[in-house]
Amino acid sequence: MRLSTRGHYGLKAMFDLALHYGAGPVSLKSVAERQNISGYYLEQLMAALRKGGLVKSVRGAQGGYVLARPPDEINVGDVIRILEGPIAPVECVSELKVAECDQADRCITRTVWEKVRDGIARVMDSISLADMCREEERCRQGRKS
Amino acid sequence: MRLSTRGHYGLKAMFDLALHYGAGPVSLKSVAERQNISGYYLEQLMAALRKGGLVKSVRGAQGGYVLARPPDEINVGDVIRILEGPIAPVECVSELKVAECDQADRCITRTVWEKVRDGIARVMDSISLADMCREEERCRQGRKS
DNA sequence: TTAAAATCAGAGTGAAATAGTAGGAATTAA
DNA sequence: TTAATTCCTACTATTTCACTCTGATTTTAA
Repeated sequence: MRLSTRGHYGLKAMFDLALHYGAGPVSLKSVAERQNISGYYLEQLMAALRKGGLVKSVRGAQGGYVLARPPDEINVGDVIRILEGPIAPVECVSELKVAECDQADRCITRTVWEKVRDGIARVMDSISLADMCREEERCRQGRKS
Repeated sequence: MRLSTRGHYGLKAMFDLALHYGAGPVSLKSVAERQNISGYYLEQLMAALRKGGLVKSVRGAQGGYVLARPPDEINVGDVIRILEGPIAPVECVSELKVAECDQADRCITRTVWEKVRDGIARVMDSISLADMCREEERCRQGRKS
């Protein structure tokens, strides 16, 4: 029941972009350094996020990446679905394709996984990058006082 | 965000044992055939479930496995934790060990994964094998009428 | 007593996924 | 023109996954 590093690193990177939202493009290199991720690897993740429409890129010197939409219009579920694929604890209850099932578990264990899937989706879809930024701010305040 | 076949097959097997609860030991071979799982592979899963205290084994001819507790005292979370380990979308929020985190995501992405973890656990811990048996019965009724 | 039916234990294996690493082309600001 | 940057594609070492197999032990039943 683990996310791969794609989702893990990808959300860190998107959160980093959200913290810099409105201040121009952020270079991949700086994100990688702040978040302690391999730059080469992060390139692949950013390519996926760009193709998925969550970030826009600015090429050339002083270029970088910016969120394609404001932070309150991007939630964790969006990021995870692009980097890890549809949410599905087991293949036969994937959010996308309705896969075939052999008769025995058509009814029962399948409904369990559907509930797990929906539980995961509900949490992920209820947290936006803006929520995360607000929480960061709250934490920063806490440390300061 | 996938379960491995250990959890997938393991729950099927436990559900099978629950359906036969009270009727003596059920052989691994018969479970494997009904649930369409490799017998060799299922042996490993049953060994883990036995060591985890969820099933008891009866050796020798006419032997097999029985649930160690009634179906309403075993829930999906129990099965999954034994076969897949502690619930943890990322390592640093495992239900067991409190792992170290580098400073950057100490506060924020970490809390996201904690919420996801708790969402998964809440669903899994709220469904017992007895619930599944009741649902099976309901389905069977539906098909009959 | 013996044969068959089971669990128990542990080792081996091929394929796939994971987590990077790398090189070079294209683009753009200064 | 040069340096900074994204873009694209291929490569690779390691680990995990999903079995597969062999043989030992235990127990029932004929």
